[in-house]
Amino acid sequence: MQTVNSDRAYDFIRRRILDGDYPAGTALMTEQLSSEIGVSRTPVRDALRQLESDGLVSIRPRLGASVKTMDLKEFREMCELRLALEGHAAALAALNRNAADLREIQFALEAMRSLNERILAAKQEDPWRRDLIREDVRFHIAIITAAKNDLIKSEILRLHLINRVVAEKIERNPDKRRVPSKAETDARRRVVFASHREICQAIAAADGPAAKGAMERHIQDIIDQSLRPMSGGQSRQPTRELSADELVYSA
Amino acid sequence: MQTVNSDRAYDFIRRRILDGDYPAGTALMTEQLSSEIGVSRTPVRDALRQLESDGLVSIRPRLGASVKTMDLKEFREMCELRLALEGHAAALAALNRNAADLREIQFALEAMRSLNERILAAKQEDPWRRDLIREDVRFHIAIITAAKNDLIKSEILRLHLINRVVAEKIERNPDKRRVPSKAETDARRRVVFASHREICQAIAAADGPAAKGAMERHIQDIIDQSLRPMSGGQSRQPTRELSADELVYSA
DNA sequence: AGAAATGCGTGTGTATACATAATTGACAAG
DNA sequence: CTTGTCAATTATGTATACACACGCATTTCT
Repeated sequence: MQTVNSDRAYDFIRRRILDGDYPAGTALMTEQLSSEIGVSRTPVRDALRQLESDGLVSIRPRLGASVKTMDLKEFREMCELRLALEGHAAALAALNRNAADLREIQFALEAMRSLNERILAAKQEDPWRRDLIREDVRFHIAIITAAKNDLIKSEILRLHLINRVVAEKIERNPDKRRVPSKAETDARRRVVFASHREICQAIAAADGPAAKGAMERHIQDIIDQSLRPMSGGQSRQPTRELSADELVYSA
Repeated sequence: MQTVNSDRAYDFIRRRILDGDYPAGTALMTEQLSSEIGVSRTPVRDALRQLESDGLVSIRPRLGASVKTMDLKEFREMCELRLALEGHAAALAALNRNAADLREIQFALEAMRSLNERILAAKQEDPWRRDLIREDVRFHIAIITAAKNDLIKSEILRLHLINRVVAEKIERNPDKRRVPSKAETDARRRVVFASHREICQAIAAADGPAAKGAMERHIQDIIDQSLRPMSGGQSRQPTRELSADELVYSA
């Protein structure tokens, strides 16, 4: 980000992407954007390159920029990376947290619990979805903040944003996801909350390995959930040894 | 990277940085670079932004670009990140490796062993330093390749490059590092090799946790070594709880 | 004489004009 | 009806010109 104009362009496009106004795959043309934002193409180009390094945009030479999309392989790899980072962050949080950090984590946990009860009493989950996501994010942010490593924190947040943009539109089979029933979402939230509580307790006990293990299971669970409706549903399938014949195709 | 001109600028500057021609902190002025490379300022700017996202260059608005430098805090955080990533990569390698991957890893280990013996017989380590680094890198690359996750692989390689550029010039106290004796470097290489062998064995046994643990200890050891001559030598000191008074300063 | 203010030079940020590569459409041939 | 080629359009990449901010040195005022 440079002076005010590159910033304006960057903020504008980024906001549009994160708000879903530009869904994954949308072509981002510099001319159109520059006239829409009210600056010239140069700062727009700068902004797009910045967004590319954020992982939200992909730029191919002579083909222009577009909102990032991923195939299943890329998505899995990103999830795996997130698993590694958040797991490690949880371990660090258990070691490096101070009292204030712990309070913040416990507060986020409690907020989720009470929200959970309110949703249980409601007829459907959907109206609360936004709050649910916000509280979940709050919990995760509290932990990676307690880890006291700004670099890891920013990397994780970056992955979260990419995930948010890209997750909707992973190349999937004949889109056969169905809307889950209230009972299913209730059960799902219970599982998530139990994971959060387990993580929180491990961090409170300053037990690094336990925190890491709990967080890794939690993230893996999230990954499984978001990958289930897609092609090749099962994840984390231990890759078996490739035979010589199969190796031919692996080039 | 865009078409040929941005590429030319990117490759040129990147090479100069990695070769040490532009040490950490060097100011990178667009005009000078553009005339030197033979393109205009625009692709140079693009290249610099790309390098910034690689973490090799930092750009401050109106102040221009310079080769990335780090203070001790930033460096520690990067090392911690590398620890998390390489540890996880080792675990993945233990699970996902195929026979060819394992051969490559064992080959790299063997190459290091024989190189080690040659150096033991030599009078000083220094002439072999470049080979030593190359073999070490080969070993690490073999592992992160076997992990079968291109995203994690590229992240780790990125960190390695940043480390290479930045490590020379971390803000250190009255530069009191001394040249280690031959006996010391011999002992050091023995330790490194033992770590590598342990990692290799764990991966051969398809033991993920063992591979991760061994790799984490190995990286931690490397970090300790590179941080020892610097200010606040000890790393990984479990942060104790901050008192209320101390918290005032933590803002 | 010391400190503050001001003018100048350098370099970045921005806009725009030009060249070139890619896409789209039509048209012709099989 | 399909396919392949060609041209026109469109958007990108690059170069360059202009404007402004920052640093520095000289000047000026107290």
